[in-house]
Amino acid sequence: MVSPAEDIRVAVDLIVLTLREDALSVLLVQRDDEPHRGAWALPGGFVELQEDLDEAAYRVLADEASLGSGAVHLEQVRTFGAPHRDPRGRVISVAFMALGADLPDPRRGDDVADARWWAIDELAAIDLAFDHADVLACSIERARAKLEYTTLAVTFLPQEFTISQLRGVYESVWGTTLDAGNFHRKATRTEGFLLDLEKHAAPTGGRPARLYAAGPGTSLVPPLLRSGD
Amino acid sequence: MVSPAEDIRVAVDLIVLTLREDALSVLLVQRDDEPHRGAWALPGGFVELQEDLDEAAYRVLADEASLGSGAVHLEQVRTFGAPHRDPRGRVISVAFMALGADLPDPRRGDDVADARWWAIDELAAIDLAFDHADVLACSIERARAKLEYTTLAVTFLPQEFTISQLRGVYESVWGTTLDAGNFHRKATRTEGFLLDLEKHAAPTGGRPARLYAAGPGTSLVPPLLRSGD
DNA sequence: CCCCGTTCTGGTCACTTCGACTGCTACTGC
DNA sequence: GCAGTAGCAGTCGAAGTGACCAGAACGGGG
Repeated sequence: MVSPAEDIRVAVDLIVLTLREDALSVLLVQRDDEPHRGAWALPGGFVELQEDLDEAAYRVLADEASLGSGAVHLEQVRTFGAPHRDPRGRVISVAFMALGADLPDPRRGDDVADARWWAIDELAAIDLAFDHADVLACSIERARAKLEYTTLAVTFLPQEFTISQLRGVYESVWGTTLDAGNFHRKATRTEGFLLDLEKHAAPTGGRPARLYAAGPGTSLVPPLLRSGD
Repeated sequence: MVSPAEDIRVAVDLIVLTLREDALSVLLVQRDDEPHRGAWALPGGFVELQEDLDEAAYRVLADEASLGSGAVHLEQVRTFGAPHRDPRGRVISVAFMALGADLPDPRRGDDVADARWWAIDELAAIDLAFDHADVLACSIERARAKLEYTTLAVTFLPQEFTISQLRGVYESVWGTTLDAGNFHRKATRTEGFLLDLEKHAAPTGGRPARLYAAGPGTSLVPPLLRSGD
């Protein structure tokens, strides 16, 4: 038995999401210590005394995923604090979602046996450590919902992208297919969503697609609802 | 100078919202201790070691607002953890929003000089303690946004209510006016929003309004956007 | 070089929803 | 009985959406 700590400790857990071969994927680390040794878990770490929550999240992102702050969109999701969620003692964890485009394969960190990307669909088969399955589910639902009424989808793409790629983000994250023409109309006619770069991508077997960058807007009104487009 | 605590402490802060005479109002307590002695603040308290975050919020709600858990809708908003937000040391605070109908005047708690309801509009004039102005603004924006795409508005009303009362919730929280006929159409035709009780309220100088209860649905699709109805 | 498959882009059409507005209904008070 | 008020139903044009179609602009194979 591990004796419980005397005080509450505060941690951040990171849900790093990216698209890998059109599959929504999350970065997991394999634990090298008890508890849950060998199990896969979300990268995380304790908050230091003079550090803001966001800073702690960026630090963990750099330590365990070798990702700089420029590449990702970071956003607080929720705080999880059930008394026995961590058998070592009382740990309250602030979950942060990090979204990025083409994130690299992780370098192996210190306290972890392994680290790699998992497609969301693969995770039904495995048990995550602690309450991380709940944390992950909560974050994915948040990401899916925010695609509806914000321009968050562009954070999954490089600076220059085509409308097909943008549609691909929606299709991959939502697990649906969307009508190309209707999506094109919606994306181009929504003010502030896209910035026309007035050039074209290299053709990929069809008519070359126009290139866009993320526009200044952050909200989509009216929203782009999941129940069909 | 207060010497900083050695560890991070975790608190919950409550944003208790209700409608009082058609004005969105928040419960504030006047601090009786340093720091910020005499300033108005959100009710809050430290999380105990064997207590879930929700439980801590309900406990504070009972202690500082004499409100039982049945009367309110409780929901986590965000966690605030800037290093120097509390001059006593490192305090990370999980903000909870509590919404209820016709909440009673607060009984005076232990550590507070006074406690009372403030209409949101009155607060421009006063300075809240700590970062509570930010916390409050964040919560109010959350509440306003959630009225758009959820059935949250009914939590501001008693079990039986009329459509006019429901419209009043939207108007008070958003600070707008809505067309009565269009709102009626939207509310009655949105599946799961309302449950027709097939009786009528006592007339108030006009045709008696039909009474409704909250329906089983929680989400409003399509949403009821603030930019007019 | 021409046809074909592919992708991008723009368009049509029916349907739904929404805002503005009108009018009827059912009550109170004078 | 009549004005006033509030609830409720309906109409009409504007806007947005889903389903579908057609042309534009490419690569590749015969």
